[in-house]
Amino acid sequence: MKQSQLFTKTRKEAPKDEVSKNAQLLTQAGFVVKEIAGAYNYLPLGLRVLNKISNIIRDEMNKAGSQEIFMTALQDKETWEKTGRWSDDVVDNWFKTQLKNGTELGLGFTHEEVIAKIMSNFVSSYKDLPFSAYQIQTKFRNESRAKSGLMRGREFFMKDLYSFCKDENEHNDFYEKMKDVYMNVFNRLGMGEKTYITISSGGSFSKYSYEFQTLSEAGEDIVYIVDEDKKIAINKEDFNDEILKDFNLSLDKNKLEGHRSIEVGDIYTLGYRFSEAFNLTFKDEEGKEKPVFMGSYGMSPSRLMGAVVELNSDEKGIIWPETVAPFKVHLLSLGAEKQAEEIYNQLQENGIEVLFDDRDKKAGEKFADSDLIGIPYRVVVSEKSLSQGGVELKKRAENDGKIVSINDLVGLLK
RNA sequence: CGGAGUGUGGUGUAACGGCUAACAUGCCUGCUUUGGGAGCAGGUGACUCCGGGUUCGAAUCCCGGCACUCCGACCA
Repeated sequence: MKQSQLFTKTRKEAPKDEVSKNAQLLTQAGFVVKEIAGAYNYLPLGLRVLNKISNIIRDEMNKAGSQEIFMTALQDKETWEKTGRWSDDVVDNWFKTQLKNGTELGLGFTHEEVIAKIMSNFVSSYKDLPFSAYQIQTKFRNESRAKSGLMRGREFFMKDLYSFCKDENEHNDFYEKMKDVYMNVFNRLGMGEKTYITISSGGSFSKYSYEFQTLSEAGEDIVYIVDEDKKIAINKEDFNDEILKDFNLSLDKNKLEGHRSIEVGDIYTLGYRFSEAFNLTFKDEEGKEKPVFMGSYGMSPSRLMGAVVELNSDEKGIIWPETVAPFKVHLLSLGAEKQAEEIYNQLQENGIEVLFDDRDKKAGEKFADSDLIGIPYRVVVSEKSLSQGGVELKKRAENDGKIVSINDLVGLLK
């Protein structure tokens, strides 16, 4: 894409109404613009990143054999009354609205009820199990306090996956497998090293669940690292004698150091609660009717986008990992329009995603914008570089570039 | 939901209760310039968040809203 065609512009200064690093940088560089507290508009660069993150998640879920669906945001009150979760006393972060005739509706904050109801149409035999389905969709939660830029919103993007098994054993196999699937995603996002599978209390569904916590000062949680090699931690909130006993851990709380962390995913064992409420049952080998054993698995692409920025920046701007960068290459033309245009075409023809800064701007401004936007590779074409034998190739994460010949460029970037 | 802070051109800031609300940046014109937001000249752009009140006079003080940010509570 040619930058002269990109309608967004960078700002010289960070917005005054944001403090979190992710919101500041993403706004300053023109990736997002805030609509209300906790809800952001995604602009061309921002949407490209969000889609890349979503696609990595999608790819890993598909590889795990899950099937993608897309459920409604509008929710039927009757459905949620079956599990008692329509009540504001039980779930206090509903956004509710109504039809013109007065019928109450909710905006979905999760989809256990909906998917259990859907699946009851299709599951009837043990032969139908196990399987899982997921969606990537906008969720609405009436948070009493939105904060931390993209990381805790009222309207946000969520991947939610639901598993359906014959019994607890079969579920446990899938549940364990999902831990690896989740870690694959975090590895591909470049945050695997800092991400820990974190034991936490299970919410209202089961005794324990797992969160995935990524170490960062920008996080809301505090975790204790239990096993560095296996990437196991315990959430400080849930640290107690019972949990130590149940997980067979001998730890001295006084010797543990707390680390701030961002919750980047969570997986729950749901059991029979939803299948029973929606009559989601199957006939086993002996013809006996049994409820399906369910699990749910959450992960938010928009929060991950914020987390990636929190983890990857310097004083000049964002430093995107290659896997999620809006473009792979930022091509800057400094008074060498013709040659730059040729290189641009050549890169495009080779399927390399390139943002071409063809604007009539000073070198300093182009460099500053390039650093702020944070595309992994910068290619500068100028009289100077051409006289030295080619173009300058520099990684955003590194200080020094090198001159490479135009003929070698595609090979180096492919 | 409790507490605190902030609200002024597009953006970032300034202005004792008192002149036509200032400066920088952006944007537009022209010239100049082309490896780190360069320079010169001219121009554009604000019911000072909203509604009341005090006052001869309010961006400024008072009251009530609203919005945003932060701390805390909450977070299937």
